[in-house]
Amino acid sequence: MLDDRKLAVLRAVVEDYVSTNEPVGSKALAERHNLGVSPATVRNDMAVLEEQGYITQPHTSAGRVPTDKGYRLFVDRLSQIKPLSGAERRAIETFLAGAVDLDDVVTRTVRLLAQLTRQVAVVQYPSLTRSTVRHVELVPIAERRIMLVLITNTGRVEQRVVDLPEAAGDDRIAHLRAVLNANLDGCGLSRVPDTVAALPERLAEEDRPLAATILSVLLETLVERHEEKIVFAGAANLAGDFTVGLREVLEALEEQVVLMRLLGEASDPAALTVRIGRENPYSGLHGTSIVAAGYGSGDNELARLGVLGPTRMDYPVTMGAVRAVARYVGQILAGS
Amino acid sequence: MLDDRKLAVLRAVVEDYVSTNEPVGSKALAERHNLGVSPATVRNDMAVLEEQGYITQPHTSAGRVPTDKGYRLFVDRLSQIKPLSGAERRAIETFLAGAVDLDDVVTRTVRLLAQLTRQVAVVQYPSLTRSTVRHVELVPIAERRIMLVLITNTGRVEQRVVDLPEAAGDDRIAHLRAVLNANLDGCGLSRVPDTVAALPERLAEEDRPLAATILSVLLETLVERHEEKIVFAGAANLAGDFTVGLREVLEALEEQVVLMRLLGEASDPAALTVRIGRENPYSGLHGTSIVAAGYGSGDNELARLGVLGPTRMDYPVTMGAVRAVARYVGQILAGS
DNA sequence: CTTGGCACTCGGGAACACAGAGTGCCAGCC
DNA sequence: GGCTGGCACTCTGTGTTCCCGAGTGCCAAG
Repeated sequence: MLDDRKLAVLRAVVEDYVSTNEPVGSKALAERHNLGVSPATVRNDMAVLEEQGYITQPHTSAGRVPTDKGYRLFVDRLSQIKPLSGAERRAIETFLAGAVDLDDVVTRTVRLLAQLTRQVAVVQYPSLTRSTVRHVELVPIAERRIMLVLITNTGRVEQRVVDLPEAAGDDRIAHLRAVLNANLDGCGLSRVPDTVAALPERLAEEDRPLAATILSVLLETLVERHEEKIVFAGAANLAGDFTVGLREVLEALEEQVVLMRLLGEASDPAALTVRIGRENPYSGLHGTSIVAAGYGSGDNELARLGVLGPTRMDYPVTMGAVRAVARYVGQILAGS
Repeated sequence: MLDDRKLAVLRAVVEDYVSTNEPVGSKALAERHNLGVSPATVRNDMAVLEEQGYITQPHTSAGRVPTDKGYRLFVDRLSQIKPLSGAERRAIETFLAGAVDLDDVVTRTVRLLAQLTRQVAVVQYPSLTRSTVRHVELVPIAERRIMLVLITNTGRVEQRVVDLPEAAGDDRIAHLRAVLNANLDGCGLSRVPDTVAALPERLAEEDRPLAATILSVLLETLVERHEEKIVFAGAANLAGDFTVGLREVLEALEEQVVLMRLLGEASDPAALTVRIGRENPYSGLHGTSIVAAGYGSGDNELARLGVLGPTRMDYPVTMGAVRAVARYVGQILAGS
């Protein structure tokens, strides 16, 4: 259907259009990429490519522009992910290594990615779902009020104030804390509800109302944060492209739910997900593409990150940056 | 210099320009605001106002537009802060009351403010500087590694992983924790360094190296977070106004330092700060105005919040919204 | 001091022409 | 059969001109 030269033409169209942001014509194309054929031949190929839906012309007698389908073919078969330069790698490494806590890791990552790709970066906080309990802390702060702090193995910390049904001395709190930790330490968060349900039995009769209150707050914490937090940076990079539709894009970026669906779920944790133009679930983002990857410490994927930019982005470079950053973040998280 | 009628004309110019976004002419102005004089008279007044620098015309034979100086006079002397409607108040109250922790309070606040004013909202996290230590927690997570958690009376939680110089059993950690809390509980954060300096003396000789490591991390935490975190929301609201210069504005919003200076420092904690156009410290924001206020629980100001919008914003309404939100957030923080 | 009248200015939109880039197609050539 | 040069055609974008209308500044009269 499409012989090698036609594919080469498509590749050339994509590359030229990405770098110039102007419809590319047969003549310029034949010159710049030494295809070894004349503009007329290129025109014939382009006609075929257009007929098949890979490229299109904004109006008669303008050059051609890739369609979503064209970019898709380019990404799938015509391009190779471009690795970062050594200097860039070292920069990433040192920049991320300076992070002091989880918040800081995420903030630095999202800024780094935005700067590196000159696009909008999106990073999801490491998921609670797959992490395990490292420690539960109960801190008395008033006679009938304590603070519940939950620390996970990914460095995430969740805290809630709990109003107690009765006054509780430090010793009772300490006892509860010990029981909680003995049973929950190392427990996967998804298994916490089951484990918690069995707990009251192991407590003295008089401690149960107290425990029930605390445990219900603990469960709440897990449920509420099940939908994960997502941050973005680099919105300023949108200003260049997108003279229209910018509002929609910015709105989408502030909708956690939309961002969530955007980053998607990994089929293969090591693979990059690329969503091009109308492949996106959200209509306001039909002019944008998303390159996303999962990241995690070790094998299990904790969360996802990616960048969002105009459909006419430099996919090889962007994909290289996303992949590299995802790897480094994973390393950092595993090491801390 | 400026009699009452001229001031009335200025007010009318500001109000009309804000609502229509088009230069306002003498005729339309004389009609819509029943000033009781003819367009010709208004023209004379306008000429004077222009000479004094309160208004200007984009080009000869267009209507007049307020200058920064004009808006300044309007805000200072010609307008009254417009209180929110009862419905709006109730909406704020219920929306903020649903917050579960400090992060949530701040997130909700910034979104609320953005939605309410249809502009960009900016909220600073409650300052560590003025808060006090509620609790310090040391959580063993490995043989030679603990997690240090600092909880303040404003609900803020900071945590750091500490690598220990030597293995330390649970009992030693517990002892240290007890000493720390005994000495730091209720201590203002600004006084922590002094208090900490005196601590080693109260410890047994063999515990000092261990303590020194932990204490230095504790101090680091305070220093690093001295520059406070700031979040914003509602960037999409910029898309309507600002066809040019949008990039600069978005860039400024992602610079914590710029935002910091933008919110400014309170002279009078209860007062609203208004920065108009070129009064702003950052050149990219010369086309914008900022309305900011301090908020806090009780009397002491913990941090600041505000909104940023085009110079031609509705100041009375915006100021009302900012003031109201600041008050409610203060209440929420005091109550939790 | 206010007012109506009047000449003047200037921006923005409509109409128009034109150059240039790019295409599609066709006939000839390898 | 596929490639190529040539050629007529079709657009867009740009520059030009023209004109309308809103709005002004100034002046003389009330």
